[in-house]
Amino acid sequence: MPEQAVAGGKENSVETPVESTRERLLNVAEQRFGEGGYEGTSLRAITVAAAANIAAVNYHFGSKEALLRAAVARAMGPVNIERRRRLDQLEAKGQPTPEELIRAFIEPGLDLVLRRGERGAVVARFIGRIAFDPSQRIRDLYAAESDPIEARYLAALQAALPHAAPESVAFGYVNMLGLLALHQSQALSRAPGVEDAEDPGKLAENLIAFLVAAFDRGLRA
Amino acid sequence: MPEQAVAGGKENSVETPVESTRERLLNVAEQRFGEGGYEGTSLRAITVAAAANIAAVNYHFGSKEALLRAAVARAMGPVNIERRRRLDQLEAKGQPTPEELIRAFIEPGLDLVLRRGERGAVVARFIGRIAFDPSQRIRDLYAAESDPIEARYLAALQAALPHAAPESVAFGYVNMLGLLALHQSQALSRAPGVEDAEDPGKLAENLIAFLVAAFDRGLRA
DNA sequence: CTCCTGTTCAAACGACCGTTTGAACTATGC
DNA sequence: GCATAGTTCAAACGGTCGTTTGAACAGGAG
Repeated sequence: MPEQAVAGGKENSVETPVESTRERLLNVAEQRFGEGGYEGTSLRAITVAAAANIAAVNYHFGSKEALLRAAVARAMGPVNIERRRRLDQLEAKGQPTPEELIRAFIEPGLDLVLRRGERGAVVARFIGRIAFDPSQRIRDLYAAESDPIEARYLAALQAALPHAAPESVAFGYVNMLGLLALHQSQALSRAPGVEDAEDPGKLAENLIAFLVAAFDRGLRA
Repeated sequence: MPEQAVAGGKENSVETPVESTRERLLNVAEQRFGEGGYEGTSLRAITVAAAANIAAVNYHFGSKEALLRAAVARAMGPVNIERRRRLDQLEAKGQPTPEELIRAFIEPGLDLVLRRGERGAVVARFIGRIAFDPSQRIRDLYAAESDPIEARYLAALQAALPHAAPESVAFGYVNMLGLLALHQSQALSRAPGVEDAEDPGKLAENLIAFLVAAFDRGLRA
């Protein structure tokens, strides 16, 4: 039973990088799960689009759910690292402001993932979709990949907002998680009279300003 | 081909109201679709729980999607009516404030539906879940049942916030729609250190205060 | 060359999906 | 009584689901 396929073998050369079957499956899974959700996407649809055999999923990952877990882990890895780095950096130089914390949380979710071409939008939609999937099981699966660092942000926000009750800060915090996921999944993009997706940077600024105002003045004492 | 079953026959008497097959199907569909989403819920699971035959779905509604549409229409009907009534009332007595508009929109979504016992929570979760279902098709189906009145609220908010750019108000507006749906679906309820569902009235007040602050000071000029 | 490990493949597994069928049942009107 | 329209039922339809199987293929090591 091979645990890992060709680990650090040949790095993508200058030539067109030949993706492994495993990588192609992860890429297509990201795209399809992000479009149709977990239940609404079949393994056959994924393997056909990835030019792979059905059995390849169970060979490389073990099951449909394990494929999803691997895709979530790959997508969230860089985001978690960046969030941790920025939080460490903020806390190293004293008490961060709410805006600094909100920015350090939102930007890795929108920038890292919405920037850099078409691929980033696919990853963002995938993450946003899975984070609030209808199935409790899938939501738990996602939470397991992002909870640790997120809990640190909640604590930091509570410390930065001493005038607000901790449970009120927690209320604002889950609102932030939800709004970020909805914007990542682009579920709010094609609403009446809105063109957010124009510039991910502008979207991030709008969302941050929206949240900062709500945190600063919209929470119970 | 009967278009409608026993229309205005015998209203629920004082005795235990005997629900028709059609009503039982709608009730169970509300519950199950709200728990597992549209794709994640089978007609067989619904009909078994409703003590009905599989064929009853196609007899009474025509298809799985038509069952969903009927359930959405039944659930959103009173909410839409109440929202329209309150908006009419506000506009009749002059220019409403942003808070009045937000309250008139949020409260029918949380109160009408989260109040009155266990049943209300089921309806709320159903609506919140379907409104942001992974499938575009399902989201469109929902939008068709609630768009008309919602569009009026957007226009009223833009008029009430003349200092903010119309597209910024629209941005805040979709954020309001998203946050309301997430709280309705209770997807934000079991987060770290939060116990919102304690009192739906308090949840409504918290959410309204959060949104009012964001609308008043978190939008671009 | 032979072995061996990793990978891909066509084909099939049983289970479940939404939908349809046609007969059986119910209750009212004549 | 009989006819009729509305409703329920068991059973089956073809199709798709996630998963499994066992053989075939690749290529480096001995």
